[in-house]
Amino acid sequence: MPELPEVETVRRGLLPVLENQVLETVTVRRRDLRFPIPAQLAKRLTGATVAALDRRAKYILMRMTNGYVAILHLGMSGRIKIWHPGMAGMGKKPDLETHDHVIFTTDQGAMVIFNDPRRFGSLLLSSDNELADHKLLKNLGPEPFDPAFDGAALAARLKGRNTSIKAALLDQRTVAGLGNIYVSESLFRAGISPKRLARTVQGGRATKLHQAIQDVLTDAIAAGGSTLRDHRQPDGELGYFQHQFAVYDQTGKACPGCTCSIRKTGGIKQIVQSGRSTFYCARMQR
DNA sequence: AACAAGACCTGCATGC
DNA sequence: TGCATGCAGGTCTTGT
Repeated sequence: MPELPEVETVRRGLLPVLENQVLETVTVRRRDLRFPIPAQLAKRLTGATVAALDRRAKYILMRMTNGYVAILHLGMSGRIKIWHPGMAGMGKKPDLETHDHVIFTTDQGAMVIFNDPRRFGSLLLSSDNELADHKLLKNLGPEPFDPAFDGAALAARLKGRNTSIKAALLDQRTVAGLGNIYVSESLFRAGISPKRLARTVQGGRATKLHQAIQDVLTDAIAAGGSTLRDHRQPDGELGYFQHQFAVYDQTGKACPGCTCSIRKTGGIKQIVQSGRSTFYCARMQR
């Protein structure tokens, strides 16, 4: 489900509820997610204060004042639900649902629920010291908004890559945070075919792609992410970026950039690359 | 070393 | 209505 914009939306929603708050209880109802939730996680977090909520790629990092860091990934279907006493229109605590795997409560009476039907998500524990070397984090590429990540840096990471640009961008070592939606959307905005060999995206093409990635992610975050089925902002609100998709899930529809008739262009095409659907306009993307 | 395919899960839409 | 099939915002692990 969630790519960088959805994860960032969740992080921002959690900030007012968790930052500088004490975790009063941490209840693990089901441990067997993508990786087993560590047995000592609840004990380490209970009674501790949340110092900061950061994001790295598609991971939310909950940094505690006691030096521990919880690493949360939402997988394909993960959601965060928030409830607190002052919420408009919500009187009493919500009933727990089938796939509510972890429940946090704060000393202010708020509830944060991690729900994940497919259980591809994960919740792991690290310490500040070991975080950078954590196996899930150590191989990640640059953050898309890192000032050091520019067109030249992207080109350097694509150099010599003998795979499609689509596959290279899905690879989190190239740049962190893109997934199936935003790769298709970024390549459309950059005018680059998803089938193009990654190593041929250099120079001006790489500059354009870098800009497209930043623009797409910025627009998507501003819209609260994309809701296809699972994603919700933590307050329950939907994301809205799906209404701005140019190509993703738009198979057969008119390309928003093509002025000539759809009969001539054939509209948005859908192909499969590395086992995932790719959407693009064959006329505008080369 | 680099790349592609397989594996892990549940839920939903579709078609017979 | 019931059942089989295919597909879904990810990525680690295995095989070539």
